[in-house]
Amino acid sequence: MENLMITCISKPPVIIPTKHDNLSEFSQPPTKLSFTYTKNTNNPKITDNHVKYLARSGRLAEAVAALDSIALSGSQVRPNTFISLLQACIDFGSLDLGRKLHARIHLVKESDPFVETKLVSMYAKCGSFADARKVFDEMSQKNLYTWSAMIGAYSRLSRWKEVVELFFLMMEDGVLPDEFLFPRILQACANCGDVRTGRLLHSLVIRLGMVCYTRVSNSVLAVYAKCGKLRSARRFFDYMNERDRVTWNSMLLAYCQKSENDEAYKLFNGMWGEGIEPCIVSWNILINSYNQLGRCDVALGLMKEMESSRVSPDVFTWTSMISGLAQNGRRWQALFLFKEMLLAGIKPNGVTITSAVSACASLKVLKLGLEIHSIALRMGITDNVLVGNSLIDMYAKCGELEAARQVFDMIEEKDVYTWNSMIAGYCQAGYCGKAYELFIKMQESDVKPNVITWNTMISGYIQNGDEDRAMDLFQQIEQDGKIRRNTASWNALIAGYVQLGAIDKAFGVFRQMQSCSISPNSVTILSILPGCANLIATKKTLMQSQMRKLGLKPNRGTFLSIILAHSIAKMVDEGKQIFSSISDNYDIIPAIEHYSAMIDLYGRSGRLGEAMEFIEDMPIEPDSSVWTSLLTASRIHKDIALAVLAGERSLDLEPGNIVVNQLMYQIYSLCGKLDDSSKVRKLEKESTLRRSLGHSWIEVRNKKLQEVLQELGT
DNA sequence: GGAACTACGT
Repeated sequence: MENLMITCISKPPVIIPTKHDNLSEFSQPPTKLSFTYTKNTNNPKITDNHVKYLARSGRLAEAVAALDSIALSGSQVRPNTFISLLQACIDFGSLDLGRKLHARIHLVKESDPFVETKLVSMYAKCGSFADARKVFDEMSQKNLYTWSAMIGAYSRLSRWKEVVELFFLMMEDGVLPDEFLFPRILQACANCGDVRTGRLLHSLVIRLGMVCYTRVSNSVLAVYAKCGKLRSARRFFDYMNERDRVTWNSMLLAYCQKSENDEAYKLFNGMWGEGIEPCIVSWNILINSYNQLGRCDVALGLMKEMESSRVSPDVFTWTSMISGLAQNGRRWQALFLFKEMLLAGIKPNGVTITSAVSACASLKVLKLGLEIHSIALRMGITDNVLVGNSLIDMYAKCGELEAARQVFDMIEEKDVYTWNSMIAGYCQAGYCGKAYELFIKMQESDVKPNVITWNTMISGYIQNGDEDRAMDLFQQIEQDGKIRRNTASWNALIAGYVQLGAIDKAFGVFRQMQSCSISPNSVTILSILPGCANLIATKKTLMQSQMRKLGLKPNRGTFLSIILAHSIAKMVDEGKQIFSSISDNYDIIPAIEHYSAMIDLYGRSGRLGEAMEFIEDMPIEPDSSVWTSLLTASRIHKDIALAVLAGERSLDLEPGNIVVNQLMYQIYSLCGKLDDSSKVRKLEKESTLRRSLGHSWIEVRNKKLQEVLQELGT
């Protein structure tokens, strides 16, 4: 028996990029306004106008000083002056001076609702939301503008539910929205899926005669469109007597939301006839919709078509395409597109970075992940929690828990994703204790665990062999009545037991679940399938009868699981048959995962020759998962393993991929090729240490990128 | 006013 001891490469800890890396290559950050205080002795008579002049010029400190001398001279400061000063604080983003002004406004006996409203805006726009709310709550008299300022602040933070709540409070207060506030509230309804309030607003809009404002009508339409109320949307669309391109775009979205792409496309083509030319947003809605249906090639075609009609793809187009490809298993293509986007001179934003980083996370390519992190920092895309969350996930999935933790600690306003990503990271690495520690901390924080947090902990414990704790948590979920177990909670237990080889227990949970009248979903079936690998007949019955009964359509994941089940059962020929039936019968194009599962299938049965032939015939470029499967299978066949490694493709493919590197290292060590194994080790070290763009993965392939990045960075 | 998005389970 061969000694298959797993040897890990000892590598230096990853140092995550910082904002200050390579800063000298770029232009300096914008200089902060410097406040110089000069006593104005020459002009003892300072007027309100003088204060306003100073405020408009950004000389805020001087303006406040001037204000004080007016007060000292015994004159009244006009409310307008305060308003101008507060506006200046907003324009120059100076919270400090805003606070100083607040203190002075307090001294004035009669409060002025206009000044107080401006104060609310100032705090909200300068980033002190708590103060804004405090001033707002303490105001005795609120007018439409006050409510608008507060609602505006909540919408900027995407706190839609609170916007809706404020709307109801406002109505109680006897204030009605105007044509500017209606769209904001309607937008909030659309974004939190509150159709009920949407309909209420709809009737209010009609009663108040606001339908004549296209802006307002468009927002009503958008509520129906976004919430998937196609019929209501169409009815309202037909009722509107003035339609602009925003109207048409919302209608386009309404169809796309219900996956009625053909209808959407018809509408799109019909726009010209109505004298409306589709704009970039129209294309983006369509492109995104095809991406969400997994028809990325149609989306790519539309993007080409767009370019040939002299409309340049914008950041939305690129982002939609990148995330579409990534979510449909074409992650490398997504990353190449990300590079192309940079080369096209389009600056990514937080959403783009999030999508790209998450593709790196799934591929476990630390090197690229680091690089994109560094690009984001250079471009100043750091304020987005989403970016941070995806980075935590990426570092954790690449096994760099320390780096993940560093990002975690740096995020000031952690949301539920932040906590869940870090907890999942610890769980997946087997550090359930650390995960539990965070789980407790999270309960003490402002962000409370949700059902996903609980599910993560449950699957963490059970996957690491601690059935009892997993069960305890499973029982505890519904204890305080706030969180309900969902199908995934049951799936976590089932998948865990299957992985522990406790098939009976898995089936026990499966049956218990049904007796609690929880319907299994495709993931449930998917999780239980590998457990049935040795009982292929059972598996088939399960798959066919259960899925049909539940009205579930087999998808990519189902087939992946079936192939893997055959692989475990070493049923190569039947697995081959199933693989070729995927595209014939179900209109599903096999993704890279299916190909690597096939390699697994051949590999486990020792049919490595066929595996290699299969790779040769692949219509898509094999990626690290394919090589990993092949290398894993060939560890017991030294000669084949070495042959694979000698092939130029595998070595050069993804220099940053840890899994491939570790396997290479293992194989070389096992074969006694110590020179080669140390070479791999050295490469790995270098790849983690080199993270400046000068040696980057992207850059090596295109020198031009450096220049583009410089332009975008400024 | 209209468009892109991260965490559990494969």
